[in-house]
Amino acid sequence: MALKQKITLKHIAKELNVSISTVSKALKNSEEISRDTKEKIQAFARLYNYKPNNIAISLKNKRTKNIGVVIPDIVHHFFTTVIRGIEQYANQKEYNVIVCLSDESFDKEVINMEMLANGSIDGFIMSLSSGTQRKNDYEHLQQVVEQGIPLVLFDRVTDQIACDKVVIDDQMGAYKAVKKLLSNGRKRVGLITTEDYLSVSHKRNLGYEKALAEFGVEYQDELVLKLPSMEVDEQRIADFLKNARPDAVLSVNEIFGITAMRLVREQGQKVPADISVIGFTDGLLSQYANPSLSAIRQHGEEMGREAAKMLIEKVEGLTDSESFVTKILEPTLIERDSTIN
Amino acid sequence: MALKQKITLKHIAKELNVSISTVSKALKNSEEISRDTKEKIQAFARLYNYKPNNIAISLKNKRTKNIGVVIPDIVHHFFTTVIRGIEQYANQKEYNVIVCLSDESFDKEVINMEMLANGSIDGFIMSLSSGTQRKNDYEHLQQVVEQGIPLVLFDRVTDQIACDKVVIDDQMGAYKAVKKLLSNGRKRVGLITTEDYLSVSHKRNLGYEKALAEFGVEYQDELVLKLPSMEVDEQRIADFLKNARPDAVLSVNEIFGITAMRLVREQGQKVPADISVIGFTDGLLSQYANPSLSAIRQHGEEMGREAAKMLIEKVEGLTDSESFVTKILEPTLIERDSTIN
DNA sequence: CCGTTTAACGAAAACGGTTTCGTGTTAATA
DNA sequence: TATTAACACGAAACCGTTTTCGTTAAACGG
Repeated sequence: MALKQKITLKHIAKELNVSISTVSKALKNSEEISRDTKEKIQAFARLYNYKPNNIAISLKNKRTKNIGVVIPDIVHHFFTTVIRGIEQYANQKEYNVIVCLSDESFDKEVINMEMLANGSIDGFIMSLSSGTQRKNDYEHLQQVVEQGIPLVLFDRVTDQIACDKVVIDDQMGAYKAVKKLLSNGRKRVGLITTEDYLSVSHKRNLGYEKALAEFGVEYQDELVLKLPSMEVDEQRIADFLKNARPDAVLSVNEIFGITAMRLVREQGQKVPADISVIGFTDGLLSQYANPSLSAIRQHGEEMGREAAKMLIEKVEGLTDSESFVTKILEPTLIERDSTIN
Repeated sequence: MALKQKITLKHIAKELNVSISTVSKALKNSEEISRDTKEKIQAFARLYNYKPNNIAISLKNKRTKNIGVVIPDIVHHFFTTVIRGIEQYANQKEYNVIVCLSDESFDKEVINMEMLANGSIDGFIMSLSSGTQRKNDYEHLQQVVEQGIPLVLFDRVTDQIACDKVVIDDQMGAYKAVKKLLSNGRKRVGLITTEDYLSVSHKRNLGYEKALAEFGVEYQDELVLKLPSMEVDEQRIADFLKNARPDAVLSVNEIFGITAMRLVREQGQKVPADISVIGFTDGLLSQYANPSLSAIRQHGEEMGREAAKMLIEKVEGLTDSESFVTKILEPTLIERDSTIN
């Protein structure tokens, strides 16, 4: 099979007996070059399907038109919707998206960022791994920022780094959910969450407390289950339901919520009659569960688009590189069967 | 804030009064350079945290250590597991993954590939968009292959292009499922699928027919619902269930299966008592559905790892660039509540 | 003491573009 | 007719590496 070698400016120049500079200019329609020459060169280039080499352009211009996205996991509906949002905006601005997975590990996050930071990308969009949040070490982010590489954090952020951020108001999300449950007449609203080192969990826990306070309901330790990680621990959830006897549950993610619904049934109770459930995230599971799960929608796609927009504006210098904003998206409560009274 | 400019060979050379070549060699521990000089240069480089510029290396070496992944959609459990598999293998081989979404559109697929093919990547891993399969036009793939860029197709493939491929045995998957249903004593096994232009649907339909034939059951048109796309058309599924009266259903994807289960219940019947259901893909939905959905597992991660392995071996010239293999993974039937007799 | 080897390093080309700054030719101007 | 401006193009630097091929000076052998 004959390989069609990619054609370069040099080839065109030699073939048409002009200089490389002339070819380059002609293909950019420069005024410097005569009509005749331009037409000749452009025709030739079209014929041989000339396309400039991205790498060469990147090296010269010191910009790659790539953006690096570092996320903890990709098999997670929320993150994939964010990626889709990023892709949408980036694509339309002719940027490519390099996705790296930290796998919730601090070390992998660091390695990935270092690889990408050496010229491969123009900027980062990322969400912190739980390992990083637990370790509370943001040196690698600081380094990137100091090198002048734009960085946008989303969802799992830290205020130890000065950069653009986009998050949903997690506290408000939890607040809305719990308020709803209490308004529906529920008395013992439980919370299934993770320990506070995850920034989002912490804020959601606060929202839970705030709603309780507002309704004059006392905070009870036994009604709050803090799991050590995102792993589903069925036993602990089952015990929690049995011992705390909540009549409503807010779960910090979809899977905890779905699992709780199933365990409730297995314990002989009904959702929503005996126990209402609301879950964070609103992915496919909530939508297709039976009964369908009311959820706090996090607007992942919008978050992704917004992050990409902020990043690209910084990259292209359209926005002051010294001032940072945090965009806060408002979560939406989607009511489904699990909270119908 | 003082920007820590990235340091280059040139900087080091000037600072230490040696030539750029010497620095380059010293950092690679070349025998050509004296112990003293090497130590001095290496120490300096370490001190200033020198990291070579990826772009420059790419230009020089004509390899980017990037692989391009083009898939129809990312908010789809199967594809995300494949990406994870690709990432796993690629990462360990120090490759980065550039993800592009074709959004099931032929045009976007072409544009994305053209962008990446101009030097940004060393090879492609992709799954065809439905638009492409419908149009049956693979010129863009052919071009890539002719340029000598390695290509690995997975899941949605075509035999019009000579390249490495990795798929599951879709026909066998459907066959296994239907055989299971028939063995369980089901008499009227229905099939909810899409039209044949999708390569995988076509093969699954064949497996369905094969199992029927083997059990001496006559193929009945009314028991097969072919939807025009992956869109969930509740009305048509409901009508199908009502009119065809199947006592078992195989669905070509998870969502169709989950939806069917719900509609069955809404029509006053029970799963699995009245109707058994098996769905392709085995994502979160199958696992967490109620009742849980028996499923044909497609081993996405393994598929991704395998694809990445094949690609990287081609890229690195470890494998003959003229001969291609198609790796066929065997699907697994996961039995859950929806088929318990 | 002279020719040759060897060690240690530098110059320069190359990768594929962009861009600045000439320069030679022609045509318009004084 | 001499001067100059406009036009059309080319040479060369540059982006940051890698790598080949000198080159120099010291060490060596005879």
